[in-house]
Amino acid sequence: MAYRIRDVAERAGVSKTTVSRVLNQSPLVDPKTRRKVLETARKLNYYRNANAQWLAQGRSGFFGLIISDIENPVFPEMIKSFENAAAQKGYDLLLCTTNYDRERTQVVVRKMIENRVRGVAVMTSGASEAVAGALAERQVPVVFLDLGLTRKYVSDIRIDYSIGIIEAVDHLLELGHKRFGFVAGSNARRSARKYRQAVVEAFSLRGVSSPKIVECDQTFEGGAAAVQVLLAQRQIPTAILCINDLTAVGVMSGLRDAGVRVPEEVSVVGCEDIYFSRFISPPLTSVRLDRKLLGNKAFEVLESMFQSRQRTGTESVLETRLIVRKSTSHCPTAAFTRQFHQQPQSATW
Amino acid sequence: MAYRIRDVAERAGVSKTTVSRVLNQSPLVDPKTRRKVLETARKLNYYRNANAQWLAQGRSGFFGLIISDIENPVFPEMIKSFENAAAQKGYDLLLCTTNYDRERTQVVVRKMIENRVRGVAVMTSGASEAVAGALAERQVPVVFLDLGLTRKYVSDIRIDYSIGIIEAVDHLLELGHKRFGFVAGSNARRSARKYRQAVVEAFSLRGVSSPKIVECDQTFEGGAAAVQVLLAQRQIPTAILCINDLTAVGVMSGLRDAGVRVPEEVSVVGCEDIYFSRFISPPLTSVRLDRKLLGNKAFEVLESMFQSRQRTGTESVLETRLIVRKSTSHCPTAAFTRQFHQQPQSATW
DNA sequence: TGTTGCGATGGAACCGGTTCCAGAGAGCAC
DNA sequence: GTGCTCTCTGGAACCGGTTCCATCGCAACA
Repeated sequence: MAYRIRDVAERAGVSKTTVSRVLNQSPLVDPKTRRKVLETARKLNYYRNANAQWLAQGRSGFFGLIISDIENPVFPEMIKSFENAAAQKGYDLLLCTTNYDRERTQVVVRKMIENRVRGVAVMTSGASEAVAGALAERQVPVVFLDLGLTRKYVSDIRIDYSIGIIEAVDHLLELGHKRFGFVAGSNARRSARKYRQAVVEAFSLRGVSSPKIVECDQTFEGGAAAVQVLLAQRQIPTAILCINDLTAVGVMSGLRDAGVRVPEEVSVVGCEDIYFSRFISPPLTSVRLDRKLLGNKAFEVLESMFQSRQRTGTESVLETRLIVRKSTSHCPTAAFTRQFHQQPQSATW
Repeated sequence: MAYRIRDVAERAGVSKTTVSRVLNQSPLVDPKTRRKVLETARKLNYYRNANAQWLAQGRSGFFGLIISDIENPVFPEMIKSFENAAAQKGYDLLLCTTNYDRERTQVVVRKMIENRVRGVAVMTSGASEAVAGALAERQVPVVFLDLGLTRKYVSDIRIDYSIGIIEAVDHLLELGHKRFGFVAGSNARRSARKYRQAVVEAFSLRGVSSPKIVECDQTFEGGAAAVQVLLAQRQIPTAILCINDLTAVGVMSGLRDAGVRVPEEVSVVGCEDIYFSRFISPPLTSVRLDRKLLGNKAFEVLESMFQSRQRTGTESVLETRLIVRKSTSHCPTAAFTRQFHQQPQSATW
């Protein structure tokens, strides 16, 4: 059997109280006593029982993080920075995934409450207000991504895509592009809707006519399929924005299969800037969402809510920036474009 | 304040004991009583306190998973399948990362013990026997990756690279290749050492002379640098095996920069088959390590150790398979090769 | 009628910590 | 020597569950 705090107390010749104080670094202990206790604990190879500790304290040392799918490459970085931020303050990470399943989401929220976490970051964009309600009702501070709502116990981190997108548009305009395409996500997704809106706004802000929009399911295959629609147009775009990097990679693959070179003939811009984007060929220009910052901020927001008396929620904004790599280049000359446009007739797609 | 089991008991007109029985699905309760209790619990919106439950039970509902770096793309899949396997049995995941830090590893192991986890999967290849000792000593079942050791409380999952590698060698031989390169990892890493050994054995098994081996740090940049060494040789290899996919991508990038086409001039084989490998151009042929299976198996091993009376460790083996994609192709004809070999003089690298 | 067996229930101890509050003892001023 | 303050310590209640064991009511049976 493992040693308990009482065992340490007995062998050190002090009370449980004193041992507890030593372990919690209370200043109310004589240095000599402290040394003795620590030595005894070390000698017995004592490990405290987290469950007992947290039961007594009324809450656990966990901060919860709920994500949808850990295989989505945007999450690992976020998890890492969230965990690091928590660890730095002596807290632990309780990670749960929903796998986009409604029922599983319920289970996971329940788990957070049962574990008496100090706060929860819900970083799936599909999270409903019901989740916010369930947690806030139990007085658990929560922070959401783009929920668009703030109240007691509920904070929100808004992602401002517009900056990065405007940078992207300006970048492409500078390169001389005039005809644009946008491979969008489904309007059913809140974040995809927001992104599309930001794209449209950016173009109108610069007085450029809106890009041709094609919707897709935000996967590699979706991107490859979407680009075929764009290629089938009379005037194909010379620059294509994409809802995310994976889609952009699909778009590039579709272009390659159609014999179109990136970036010589068509420029492609992704979004998210996932880790792999820099390694593909050509390295992808992308609207970067700094997940490291996001994870840090999520934790900070939670902790400050937890500390505050009022527990009032806050809204913060996370900006995006364009990362320029090699998938964007000068708009091809007219002659060059014309030459390409003679081909589609015979192409197999 | 949140309701306690006692509140439910009082309102349902029964004792704490009965409520506890109902919540734990004990058969010793009259169906009528059970209904009543469940209804009361629902009405009060009762959530049980996991810390109290686990304190009383002497252990938590967690299974621990220790990995080195969540940003390494081999881990997410593994985490997912481990978590799913655990969830299916009603257990939770306690995920900790070491970030390759020795000290952090200690902290994380301590955390596992303090949380009274039912078992721990240590899926970093850098894990020492000390870790095994610390956990086994506390009677916590542990499963390692390629530790090469098995004892009470300590199981091992051995990865058999040889099958996949032999398949790769056969595949390349069939394609007519005769000169091979191998971009290896550092011998300081256990898994890299094992992999190299398996490669050498595979070649000798097939009676082919050993590949030219170049060591690297297993990164993209490392792969790109390593391939330059191979290209500087008088006879450059027509097929290159790599310690992992990221390195292989670096190798392909290095080849591309040197004007060498993959797979027309040089074939490249990776290892791991990370998610992104299928999306790059050309899609990577790779020795697949099935992480989904690995995560499942790790959990299974832990659970069966936990159930067994003896707690004896077991050794299991996970096989690898070659996944053929587009980065491997027929060995270029002699003429073709010769032509290429006239160039290096003028190349800038 | 008395005894036995069984299903359902509850009282109370227990899990291993934290923390309130009281108190011992030292040091100091008077 | 007394009284006061201050530092350090410990007893005991408490956190919210689980579980051992006793008990009770009732039916079956001798």
